[in-house]
Amino acid sequence: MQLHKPDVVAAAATILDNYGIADLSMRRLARELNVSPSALYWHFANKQQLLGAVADLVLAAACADPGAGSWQWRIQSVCERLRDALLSHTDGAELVSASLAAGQSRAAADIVARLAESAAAAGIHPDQAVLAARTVVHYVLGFTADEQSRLQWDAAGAAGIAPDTDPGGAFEFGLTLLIDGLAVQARVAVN
Amino acid sequence: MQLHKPDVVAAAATILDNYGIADLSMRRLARELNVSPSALYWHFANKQQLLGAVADLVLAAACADPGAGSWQWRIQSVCERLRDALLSHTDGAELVSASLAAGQSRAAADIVARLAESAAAAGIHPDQAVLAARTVVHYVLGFTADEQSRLQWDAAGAAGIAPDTDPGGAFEFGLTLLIDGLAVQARVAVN
DNA sequence: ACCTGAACACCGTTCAAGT
DNA sequence: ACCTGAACACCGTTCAAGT
Repeated sequence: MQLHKPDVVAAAATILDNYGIADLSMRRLARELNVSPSALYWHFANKQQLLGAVADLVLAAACADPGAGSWQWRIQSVCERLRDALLSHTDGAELVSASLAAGQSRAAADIVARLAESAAAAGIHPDQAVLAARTVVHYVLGFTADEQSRLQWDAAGAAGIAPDTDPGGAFEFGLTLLIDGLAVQARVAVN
Repeated sequence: MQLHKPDVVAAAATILDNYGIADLSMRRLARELNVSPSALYWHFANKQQLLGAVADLVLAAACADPGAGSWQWRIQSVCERLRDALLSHTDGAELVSASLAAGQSRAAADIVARLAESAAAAGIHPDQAVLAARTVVHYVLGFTADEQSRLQWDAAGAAGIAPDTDPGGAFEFGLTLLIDGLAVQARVAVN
C-alpha cells in the first residue's frame, strides 16, 4: 500500500531508538519500509526535512503547556520536560540540536518562544528575552547531548569519559545558574 | 617526501576554512595531500582523532593564560577568546563541539579545567565547579555554533533564519546571565 | 500522483602487498 | 616504517521511465 508521511517518520524514529542517529540514513529507512530510496524524496525534500519531522515527534512529549506558576517554575518545568523527551530517544539531543540549527523543527522553535515568554514575564526586556531563551535551550541541548554521549561511551565499555554520578542533580545545578542570572538581570532592568 | 602529522592537520584546517566541515573528508584530504586515503590511517587511528587534532589547532589561539584578575573577568576573557577562535574558522564551533563530546581534544578539556578553576575561585564547591565550567562551555559552543550557522544561511542567501544584529552583545548578555548565576551560588555556598 | 531503477558522485575503513 | 591498490559496505540525491 501507499507510503504516508507519519509512517515514514515513525519508522525513522524506530531506527533512531534502536541503532542511533549515525544509522538513520535515507537508504536504510527505505529498506526498512520496503521502498526504493528515491521514493522518500516524493514525501520529503531532503534528509534535513525528514530529520526535522522526527525531531518534532521527539519533542511532542515536551510541548505540553506549562500552565500557571512563577516564571522560575515555568522555565524549570519546560526544561525538565525537554530533557526527559530528549533522553527517551537515542541521540535525541543531537537530533534536536541539528534540527533547531537547520530551522527544520517547528516544535523546537515553539519551545524557544515559550521560554522567551517566561523570561519576559520575569521582567527581562523583550529583545533580551529571546536571547535568554536561546541561552537556556543551548544549555539544555548541550548538557543533554553530553549526558547522552557519556551514557553511550559507558554502555560501549569505553574508559575515557566517565558518566556523571547524578546527572539529574547536575542538570538542576546548571539550570539554577541560569534562572538566578535571569533574576539578577530582571532586577537591573527595573532600576 | 614523507607525510607528517602537522602537515596533515594544517591541510585539514585549510579545507575546513575554505569549504566547511561537511567537505572535510578523509578521501578529500588525501587527494589534497597527493596520497592514497589509506595513508592517513598510518598517522591517525580514525577520522575522529584527526578532527580532534584540528580542533586543538583551532583552540591554540584561545589557550593563552587568563592571568590575574577577578574570577568574573577571567571567565569572561576565556570565553571571549574561545568564541573568537571558533569564529575564525568555518564551522569552528561545530568541530570543537564534536571533538569535545568525543573526548578527542586536549585543548577543549584544558579550557573546561581552567573555567572550573575560576568557578572554584568564586567560592563554588569543587564538584559543582566542574559542572559550572561545563555549563559555560556548552553555552559558548551552542551560542557560537548557532551564530556561525546563521552567518552561513545568510551568506547562502537563505531567508528562513535571520542573523543577529549584534552577536557580540548577545553573547555578552548570555555570559552575564551565567556569571551572575555563579555569584548567587557562591553566596549560597558561603552561608 | 506516486514509485522504481539506474546512475552520479561520493563516503570511512581495512588489509595484503609493495618499497 | 610508511605507503599503495583494491576492495567492502556503505552514503544523499536526481531523474527518466513506469503505473
